[in-house]
Amino acid sequence: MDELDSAIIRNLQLDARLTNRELARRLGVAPSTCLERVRALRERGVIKGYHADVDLGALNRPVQAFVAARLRPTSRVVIDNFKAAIGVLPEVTAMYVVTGDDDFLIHLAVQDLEHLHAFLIDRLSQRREVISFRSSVIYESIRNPVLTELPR
Amino acid sequence: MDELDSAIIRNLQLDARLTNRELARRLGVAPSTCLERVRALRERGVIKGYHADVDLGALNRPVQAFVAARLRPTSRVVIDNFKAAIGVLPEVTAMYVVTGDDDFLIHLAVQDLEHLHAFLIDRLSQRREVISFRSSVIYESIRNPVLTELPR
DNA sequence: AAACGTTGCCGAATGAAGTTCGGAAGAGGT
DNA sequence: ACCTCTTCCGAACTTCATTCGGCAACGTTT
Repeated sequence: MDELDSAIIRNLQLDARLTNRELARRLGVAPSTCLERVRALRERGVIKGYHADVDLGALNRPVQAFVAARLRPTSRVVIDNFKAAIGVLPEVTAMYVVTGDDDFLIHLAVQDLEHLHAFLIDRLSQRREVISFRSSVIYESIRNPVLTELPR
Repeated sequence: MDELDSAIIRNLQLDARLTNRELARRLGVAPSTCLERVRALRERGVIKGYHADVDLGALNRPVQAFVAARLRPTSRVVIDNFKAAIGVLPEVTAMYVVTGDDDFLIHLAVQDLEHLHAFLIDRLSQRREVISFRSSVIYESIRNPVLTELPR
């Protein structure tokens, strides 16, 4: 993980479809060198994959929300079952197991508020291990590229 | 937005570096057709970009957390200033303006718990508009590909 | 200090992929 | 039945990915 690797990651985070030649040109190295570096980053798992960023609004899913849920009991089997059951639902785009007041944070993308409500009462309330939940509709999302190295 | 477009999006969400030829082969269309479809999806903004998925642990940022913050007053200028100030910090990977008890949800990736604490007291507490915040360390993240069409 | 092995980088060659474009085929409208 | 607009295709052309042998720099050993 030297400066060259960091630069590769920075560039591919912003545009994963950069051609290897263009990437090499920007970094001032030969394409073959660049290719080898990228391959090594993938094999080491530093780069986990490449994903298209899709506009959820264009896919008729303009309403996004976070739902924080509390489970009881907080046992492994309950956590794993909940994870498996909720994680496969198409409305769910991401899940996080967290510390704090809540046990789960669920990111949703749905057609409208009605479908959000339906999800909450049909999918969450229905499960007996869910003892409470709070939902927050997302007004705006801001994503920040990871610059690899943190100062200090 | 027909079935072909949906299939393109599904595939590029899972692997944005699929070759156009391979993508065309999977969909059973000519490469030129596929290329035109992908270009149209980009121009229409359905595909917003392509991003490498980086392992934050490999970048020495193994600790992730969500921080929910409340601001006062909830005026446009306060919101915008906070957004601009916090959004540029390298620890921040994403921000969400939300409804509910909290006004902001901030996703962080830092070296360790000590740096998380430092961020909270140096960056958040310090700001007078932040009247309270709660932090949740992330144990596990699960991402779900967006399947485009929701049932029903 | 010299010899050795290791590692990373380069550049050329080959094969594969991206890209363009003219024409054909189908759908919808008149 | 004709026209038009759109979509798709396949061939030609350009650009790119990928491999591989060699070279240079570095660290290690003797």
